[in-house]
Amino acid sequence: MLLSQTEENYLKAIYSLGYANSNKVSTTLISVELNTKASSVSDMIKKFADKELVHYKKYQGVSLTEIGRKKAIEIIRKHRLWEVFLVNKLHYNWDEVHELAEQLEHIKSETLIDKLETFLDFPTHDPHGDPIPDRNGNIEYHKNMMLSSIENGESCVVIGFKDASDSFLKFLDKLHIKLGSPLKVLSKEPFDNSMIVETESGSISISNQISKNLFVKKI
Amino acid sequence: MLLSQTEENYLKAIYSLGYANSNKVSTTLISVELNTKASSVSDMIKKFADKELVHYKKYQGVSLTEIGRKKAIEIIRKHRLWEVFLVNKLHYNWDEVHELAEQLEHIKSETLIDKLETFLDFPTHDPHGDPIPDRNGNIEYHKNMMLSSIENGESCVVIGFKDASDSFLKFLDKLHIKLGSPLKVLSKEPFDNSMIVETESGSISISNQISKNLFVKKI
DNA sequence: TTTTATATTTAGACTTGTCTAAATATTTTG
DNA sequence: CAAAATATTTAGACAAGTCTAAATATAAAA
Ligand SMILES: [Mn+2]
Ligand SMILES: [Mn+2]
Ligand SMILES: [Mn+2]
Ligand SMILES: [Mn+2]
Repeated sequence: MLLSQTEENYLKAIYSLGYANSNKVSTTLISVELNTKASSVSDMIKKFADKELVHYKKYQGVSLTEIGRKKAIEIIRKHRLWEVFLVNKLHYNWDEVHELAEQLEHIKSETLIDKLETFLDFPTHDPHGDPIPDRNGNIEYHKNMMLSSIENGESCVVIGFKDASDSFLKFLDKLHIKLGSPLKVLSKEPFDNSMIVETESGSISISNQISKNLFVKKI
Repeated sequence: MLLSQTEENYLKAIYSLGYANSNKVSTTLISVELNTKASSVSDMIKKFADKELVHYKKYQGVSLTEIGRKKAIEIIRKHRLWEVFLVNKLHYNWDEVHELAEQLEHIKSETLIDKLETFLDFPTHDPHGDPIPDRNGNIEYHKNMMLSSIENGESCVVIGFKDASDSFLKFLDKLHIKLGSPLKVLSKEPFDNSMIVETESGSISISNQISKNLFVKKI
């Protein structure tokens, strides 16, 4: 089934909102996410129900069907691989690529994104630390979330290290950060993407280089 | 002025049709090129006249204004650079990239295409031998046309070599091809993009590798 | 449990781009 | 040149996606 760009954006919104809100998503929430009106969302949802992309009972919100979820993940896969391309190959800064990826994610092709993935050498995460779904739609959930993608005020616990080099781990040692360490993001600095983090042994500044390499789980 | 994908496709069609037909393009010609109806073209042309993208007098056909021409060349630049990317970096075959480039040429960004051009190391021609306009909209016309882009039955004369290596020129020597040699394309083989070419000293088969490196001028 | 506030859906209208059918202009031909 | 053929434009309709305003359902408050 071939979807329009608009439809793809709706699907993606329902997916990511549902992800944070245990699946059931309200009309208003979607309309806020997509900068549109609730009435427009209502119309689109009816179309989606007909196409069996969502489960929908009037006034009860929507959730994606398996088909809808698959499609949403495909778009997210494209979005994130394009972001890697823009940062790693074209040398964009990580904070400049999102809007461009919003366009590129809608390019239709059976082969393009897999070739791009090969060209990029099968990255596992995008420049913001978010996991890239594989070609079968498998995506690692919270497990592989990066500290860099944690929002202001949110708490998490360290569950792994992406860069497992000696020097990196030694450095973490100095900061008293190890597997199981609870962290709370107190602020984020847009200029260099560093963050102030509260640890068990006090508040410290953490560079983006570090936060991109720390697997965490929200708590 | 921000143009829709549809508008960009119309502009590109008017540009390339006008190029072959000394600028004045008819409604019907455009409708054939874009697989649409003459009435739809009429509607769009009126919009273009309002936006000062075309010169238009009812029933007299259209030609691009300087603004329209600039915009058309921008899109062609994007199309051809994306084609180079797809072939050189993602290893698509040169005959697989056109439809994808038709999508990618519409990605909107102030910076993307220049960064892509740098990444590709400033290619001068796309995989089909067509010249790539520079960032200022300058495009080398017939002058830098490649033998590979000459159509069946057309005649041309050699005006330069892209790959000026010794071995390449020695090889051309053997074929009795040199600056000023007249050539006529007798047939093209889709399988390996080779062509049969009539030279002053007989008909020979020329590989795509060769034809992509011969600058020619139509006669 | 009523009443009130909020959320959601429906109705009707608008825009972009398309189409068919009809009207009008241009070109070709006798 | 006048008639016929062809090309172009206009008129009116339709689909996708959006909006405002009104109707209806759900949730919150009294
Ligand atoms: Mn993004
Ligand atoms: Mn991202
Ligand atoms: Mn092309
Ligand atoms: Mn090309």
